[in-house]
Amino acid sequence: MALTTEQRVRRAAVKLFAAKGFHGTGIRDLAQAAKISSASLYHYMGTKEDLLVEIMRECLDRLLLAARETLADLDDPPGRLSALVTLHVMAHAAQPDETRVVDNEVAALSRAARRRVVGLRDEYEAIWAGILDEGVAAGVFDAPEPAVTRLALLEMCTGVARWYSPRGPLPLDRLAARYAQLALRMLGSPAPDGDTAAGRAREVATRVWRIRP
Amino acid sequence: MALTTEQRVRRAAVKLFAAKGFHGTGIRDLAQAAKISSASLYHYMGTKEDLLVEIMRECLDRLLLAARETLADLDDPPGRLSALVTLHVMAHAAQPDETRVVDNEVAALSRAARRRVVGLRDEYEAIWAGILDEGVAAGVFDAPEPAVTRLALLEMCTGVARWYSPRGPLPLDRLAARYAQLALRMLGSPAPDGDTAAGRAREVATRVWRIRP
Amino acid sequence: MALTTEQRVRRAAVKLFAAKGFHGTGIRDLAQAAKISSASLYHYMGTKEDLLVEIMRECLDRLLLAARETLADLDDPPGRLSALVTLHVMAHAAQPDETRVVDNEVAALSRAARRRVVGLRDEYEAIWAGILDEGVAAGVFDAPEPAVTRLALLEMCTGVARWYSPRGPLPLDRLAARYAQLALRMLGSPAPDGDTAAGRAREVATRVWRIRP
Amino acid sequence: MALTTEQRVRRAAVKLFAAKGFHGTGIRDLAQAAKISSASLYHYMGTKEDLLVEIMRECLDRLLLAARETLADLDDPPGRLSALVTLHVMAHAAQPDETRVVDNEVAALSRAARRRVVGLRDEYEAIWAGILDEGVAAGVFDAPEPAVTRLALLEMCTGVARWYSPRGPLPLDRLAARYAQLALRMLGSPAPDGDTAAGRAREVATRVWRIRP
DNA sequence: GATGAATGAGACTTCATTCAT
DNA sequence: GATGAATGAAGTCTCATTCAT
Repeated sequence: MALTTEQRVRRAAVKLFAAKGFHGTGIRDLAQAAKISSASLYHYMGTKEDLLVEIMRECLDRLLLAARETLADLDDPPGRLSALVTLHVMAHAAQPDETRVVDNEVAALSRAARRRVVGLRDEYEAIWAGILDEGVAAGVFDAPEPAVTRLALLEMCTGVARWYSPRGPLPLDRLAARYAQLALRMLGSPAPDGDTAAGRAREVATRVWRIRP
Repeated sequence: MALTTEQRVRRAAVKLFAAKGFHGTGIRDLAQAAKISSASLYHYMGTKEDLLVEIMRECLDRLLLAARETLADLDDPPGRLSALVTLHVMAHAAQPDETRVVDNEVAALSRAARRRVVGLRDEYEAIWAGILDEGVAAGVFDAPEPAVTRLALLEMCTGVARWYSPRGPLPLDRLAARYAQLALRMLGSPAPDGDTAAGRAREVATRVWRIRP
Repeated sequence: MALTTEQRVRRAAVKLFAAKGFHGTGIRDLAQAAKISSASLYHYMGTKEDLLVEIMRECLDRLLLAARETLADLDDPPGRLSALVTLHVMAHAAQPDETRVVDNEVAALSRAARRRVVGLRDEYEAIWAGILDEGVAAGVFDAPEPAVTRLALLEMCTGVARWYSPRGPLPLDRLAARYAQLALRMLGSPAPDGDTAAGRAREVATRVWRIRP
Repeated sequence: MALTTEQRVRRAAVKLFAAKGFHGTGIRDLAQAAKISSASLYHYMGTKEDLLVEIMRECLDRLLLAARETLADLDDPPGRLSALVTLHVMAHAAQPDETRVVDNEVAALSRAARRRVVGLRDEYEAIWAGILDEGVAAGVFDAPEPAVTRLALLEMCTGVARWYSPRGPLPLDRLAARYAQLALRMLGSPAPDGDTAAGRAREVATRVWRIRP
């Protein structure tokens, strides 16, 4: 099915912002990639910054909702962590452009927009912090410096968006599983019995980001 | 001692490129930060891109040299990995602006400059790959997908530049030690006996990046 | 009828390039003369150099075509020379700005553009050389050094663009006739019987450069 | 013998102004060609325009003086014309850069400087006009439109500076003789008996412009 | 005598955006 | 819904020139 002009604009923006940065992407680049004139762009967006904000918000919103849904019924910290890592990795591998824009272009936002975006990001990171704290409190995670560990984990997982290619040899679910294993190892936690939690995360991710298996 | 104008220019560039990106930094911003007129900038640099390339090359050169010096006398893979992680983390925490520029602005380079910079980066990453391969071959590292593990490790360690602040609670050497521990855990490798290797790396890093203890 | 903006730009450029030289003409001068903003200029041209190239090419193209058309049915060297001089003089008097730009600003072109423009000019001069050679071979021209004579002739005729003013006392066709006479004298050739050949040239010139009689 | 710095500056200016035009030549180009720093240039000149004026004035002064000296003892119009053409051609072939600067860069002068330079040029052209008038009055020149003929002659002779190369096949004095012949033909005047007048001009030219025979 | 450092002004060009059609 | 035309502001970079050393 053919794409809406609006969708073409959005996708062009995501691709270009990811590849060349917000300031490195001109309105003319966007127009060319979306195959309309640069004046017509303004039927489908507000300012260039509005377009950026929109992209970031949608990306973070979806990630946040997916995380909450995934974790809703999970209780044990290792399982929750495994699920969150799985979800995060799949999200970043499935839409690397969107997530790189979110990660790299925050500085391009005006003060007001930045506040909102950073707020969403902080909400999401609080989930990670919560899981680590629970695990440490429960004695199942060994993390002398939980804040450091959290950041190390997040950077490791987020980094997937910087290198993952769907044309690589490793299927996405196996990649995610590998990352979950690495995460648990970092916390000195044995792998959970089954992969119920991770399985849950895979389901959600597959649906939310329309990953074809 | 007062700074040379050239040094002021360089530092302004590093700070601004890191904070607002290459394309987000104007020549006027640079001039203002270096406290000279924008015309005077051009006594101390070629083009804006030349300045960027210079920054990147020096940063990568130093890292590469430091890594080679550090690893020169080390043999066992766990020690080598511990040393490399220590060095990498200290370098990225000591000069987060420089390393973020290297990591984020490669896309802003022209084709020719990009080739050179990416060449240096690849050389450096080959050192990591070598160590992982040795460890796996020697049976001391458990890494089903060495390439994935390498990338996970690198992203985790490089990420330090994105959040580390010298005003944080954790001294730099302890931070590095924590990361070395995380790295070895990720590879299912017990911590090495003494910390000879890491100590070696700390020495080199302290000297190369003039870290005050 | 009112002029197109594009035409206004072109005419402003011709006038200014002729009067002040390519490098002596600023983009602001052009914009002011064309009565648009300097940013708007760039809807009607590529770079300033593109504009120059365009002017040169069109001028040379027209001259070349007109020369070929004029000479198509002429055989005897004196007649051919008379026609070519007539055409050349009328062209240079009718559009002195264009031709002065062609003559004076070749050095301002980049290498690639220069090659093309000089190619056209050489093609045109080859026509002159051919006529001289024919006349000498036929014994009707006395030109001990044909190359020198050709250059003397060309400079003499091209020079018209440097001083001719339509407000002068001599009608254009009489000026051209005078030049044809001078040219034939230089070659020791008696004036041709009628002025069929020159008449032919006058027709073509009048049409091509829209000269009002 | 080595050149004075001042001479190097002057020659660099002449060469560059001729090749790239006054506005196309930067102060840095001049400095580089003269092998000094651009700041040092200002020990040897006033402004860039002063340098241009100096070059033009000296060139025109010398030409004017040489013409007056040459014509001092000559009486018959054909001889005078032959001498003047010879002188003019030799001057333009001997120092093509200087004369091209005089011819092409008048528009680059400020109003005051332009007045002076054009004054000199007019003085010189008046000499040509005088000779033509005398010849026509004496019935030895056939020039229905003396003004047109004068301009045609001048453009033809001046044009030498635009193409002459000392590496060409024709010795300078033979070139000049050829031009004198062309000029007289244009005026319907038979070649003068001996070449006394032209010989006189050759002497003067050889001395004034230091032409090696 | 020579120059590195410095700069205000201005070079050409592109920017994001608006608006009449 | 679409766009050619238009522009003020800003982009990077070079200009001719001065001056302290």
